[in-house]
Amino acid sequence: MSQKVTREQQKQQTRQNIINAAFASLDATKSLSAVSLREVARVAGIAPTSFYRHFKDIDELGLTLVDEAGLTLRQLMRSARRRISSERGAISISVDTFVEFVLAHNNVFRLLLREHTGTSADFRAAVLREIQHFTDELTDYIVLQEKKPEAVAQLQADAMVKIVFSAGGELLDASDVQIEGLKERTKRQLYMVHFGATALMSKKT
Amino acid sequence: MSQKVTREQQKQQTRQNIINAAFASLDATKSLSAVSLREVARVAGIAPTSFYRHFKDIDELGLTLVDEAGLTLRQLMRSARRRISSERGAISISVDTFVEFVLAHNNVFRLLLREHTGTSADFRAAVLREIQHFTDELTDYIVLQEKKPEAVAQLQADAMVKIVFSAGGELLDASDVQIEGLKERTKRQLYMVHFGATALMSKKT
DNA sequence: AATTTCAGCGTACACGTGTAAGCTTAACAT
DNA sequence: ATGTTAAGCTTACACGTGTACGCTGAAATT
Repeated sequence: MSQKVTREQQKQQTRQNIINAAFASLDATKSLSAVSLREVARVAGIAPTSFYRHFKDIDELGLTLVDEAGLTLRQLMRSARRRISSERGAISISVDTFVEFVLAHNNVFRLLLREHTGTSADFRAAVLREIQHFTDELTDYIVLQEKKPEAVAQLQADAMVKIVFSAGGELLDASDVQIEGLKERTKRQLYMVHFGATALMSKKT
Repeated sequence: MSQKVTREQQKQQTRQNIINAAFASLDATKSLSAVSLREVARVAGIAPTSFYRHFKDIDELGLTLVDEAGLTLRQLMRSARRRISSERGAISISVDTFVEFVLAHNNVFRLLLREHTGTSADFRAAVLREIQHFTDELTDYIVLQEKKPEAVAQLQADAMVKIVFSAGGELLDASDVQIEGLKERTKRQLYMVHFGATALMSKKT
């Protein structure tokens, strides 16, 4: 029945267990820097000292988590773009998709949001990189779809991402009834930015 | 020469020492929840156990700090409004003033930014209240100066505050040369929101 | 002058932390 | 078959933490 388990497979398995344990420990009341090696080890089912067989630091684990979170974020982009083919407005669909994402992976998003303003410069830089990817992809989309010059598209994308991520933060503490209002509000604000960018473009060029 | 020092005065003095010590401990690498009672007491020059004569918790101290930070934030609003009487655009002046504020009181702003997405729901709520004050004042200003309906002004103000606070976060990690670019970028984004809100208004009503 | 109040102190405790040192044991290479 | 490698374990240590308890001494009250 059961396959023979190679040493390498086992190691990867344990490594994944550690990562999962870390994500599990990251609820609303715990930041990355507050997660202790011992707690992660406990949840992962290994001895505290065995942790070092997989990561040099708790910080190294942290960076790994941020990378994984960034991966999830890019999945969000892809799934939003896949849905956009329909007749509804791109903004409306994107916001809906984003909200679904935040609610579904709320501790992943919380991680990004927290460490974005967190205490570790390395983590801040790592999160910033992921957000930058996000912004860049949006910029490309705007250049292509709205035929705007790169410079304007960058400003617009950056503003939009800032608004959306801020709204995501509010989302994490919002009750069900507040969520709908927040979505509507965010959509209108994105429309504002969209209009404004268009206006700015025709004035400048 | 020296006045007689009443007990109450002495107590207030010590309380202020604690608060100052806490702010001093809050550099780039330390969040509110990471500040230990013992460390604060050490910096304030009192015994760890004496801390309890002034605050029930470390959390109570934290809320006090957020309140003080909010106070400083309101000073910012006032000084921006005072400067706006001149001929330059309100947006440009406001951004300049805000940047000066963040650079001058960088650990105060860091506190607000960090705890805005921090691990304590109480702190998050407290910061949100302060930001809401800020947004409300800006809303009033927009209603008065730009003759926009309350609903649109609210959306505009909220979007602007989100953009400005996000930019403030980037500012904390920015080098001197980056700061100028960041200011310019932020101003243009605020213009975008301004234009967009105006456009949205004439379409809807 | 006698009494009460209370800010601040020193001591003490249990607890969680990171991590060093060395052992066990099963997968691997030879 | 034999020797090597390395994931994981147990034990152990020093350190920082929050906070309970009781004392001191000076300011405040009577």
